[in-house]
Amino acid sequence: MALKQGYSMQDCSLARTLELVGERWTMLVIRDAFYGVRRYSDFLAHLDIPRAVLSTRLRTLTDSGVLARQRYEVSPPRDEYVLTDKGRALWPALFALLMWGQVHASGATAVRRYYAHAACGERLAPDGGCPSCEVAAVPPADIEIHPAPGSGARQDPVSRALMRPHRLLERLETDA
Amino acid sequence: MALKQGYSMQDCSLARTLELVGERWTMLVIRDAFYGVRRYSDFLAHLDIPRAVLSTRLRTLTDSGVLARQRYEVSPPRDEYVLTDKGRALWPALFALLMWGQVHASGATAVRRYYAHAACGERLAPDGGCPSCEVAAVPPADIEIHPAPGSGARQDPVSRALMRPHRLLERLETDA
DNA sequence: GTCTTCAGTTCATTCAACGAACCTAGGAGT
DNA sequence: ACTCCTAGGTTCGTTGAATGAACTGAAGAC
Repeated sequence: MALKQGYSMQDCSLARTLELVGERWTMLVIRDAFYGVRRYSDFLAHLDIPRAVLSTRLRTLTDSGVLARQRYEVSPPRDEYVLTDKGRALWPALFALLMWGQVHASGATAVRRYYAHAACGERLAPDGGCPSCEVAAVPPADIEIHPAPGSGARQDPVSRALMRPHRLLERLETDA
Repeated sequence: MALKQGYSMQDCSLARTLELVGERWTMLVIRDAFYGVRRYSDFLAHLDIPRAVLSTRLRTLTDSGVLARQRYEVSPPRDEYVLTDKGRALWPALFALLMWGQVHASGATAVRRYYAHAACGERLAPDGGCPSCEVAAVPPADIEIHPAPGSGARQDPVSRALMRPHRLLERLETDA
């Protein structure tokens, strides 16, 4: 976000937070990371983000410890970007924004994916808990994302992979 | 945020949400509104935001129904900006970002205000609930914000008013 | 009639976002 | 050996938003 020299209120932790995750595109990158997107070209195709911006965001997020870059193939050498603990801790904030958007900012044609507790299959409550189990805050690793019924608009590999229910944080296989 | 024509993923409700509340400064304006800031000049002094940007943000937020503009004084005519129901529904997302920031993005000198359930005085849990009462999600109107101990750095009227504990959403009196 | 406050608007400058083109490393096919 | 292909970037000219200082206008107050 750092235009000029960033928010001048350097004593405020919200300003610091937004300096990092409040930049344009950053939250969408993080959401895709929760969905299991890990590769540069998958972020690129799914978000339709300028390459230069994606490079900048991935570097900022890895530098600040939200994402980590890991070698997952030796020949040819390929790295992937995965959420760290610090990054996974953003789930409550991301989910809250998601829920607010579904209620207050979705247009007529908006996709409404939904999120279910993998242990019982129940849809998550708006506060991120499971209404049938006694789990107040379901961790992202225990959440399954389900596609919106009847959505087939986008045709990039990530959107196609998300047509099937998928566990959050698990690598999304885009070449099947 | 709308650079060029905004995020191209118009079918996604998170993208729509960020198009509205994800712009630079917007979340800080909304946080101040929860703190009880209502007047143009108070936002201006507390956030140290360029006037033109503040004007644009306030217009966008009122146009989209997050804030409402209300006449609170007839002579001289003065309007104030207050959160609507739609705006107050952003509290879980804002609180989650706040908590993430306090844990993962606060520097050595960062102010750590804290939030307490007004009914019992207990500090809120990181998930926004009250640990002693059985309240899972304390609504903002029942929350008291407490100043960080030993913080006296900023000297604008809003910062001074926040040196005393204060109920969220209640108008902050800045001329006492 | 002048001063002050509040709430803006205007404007030149700076800097990030955009998008297309280019670049590099490492296979794969022939 | 030469060419093609893919993944993951970088470079660069153009567009447009953020910045900060100056200006405007309305309504009391002195």
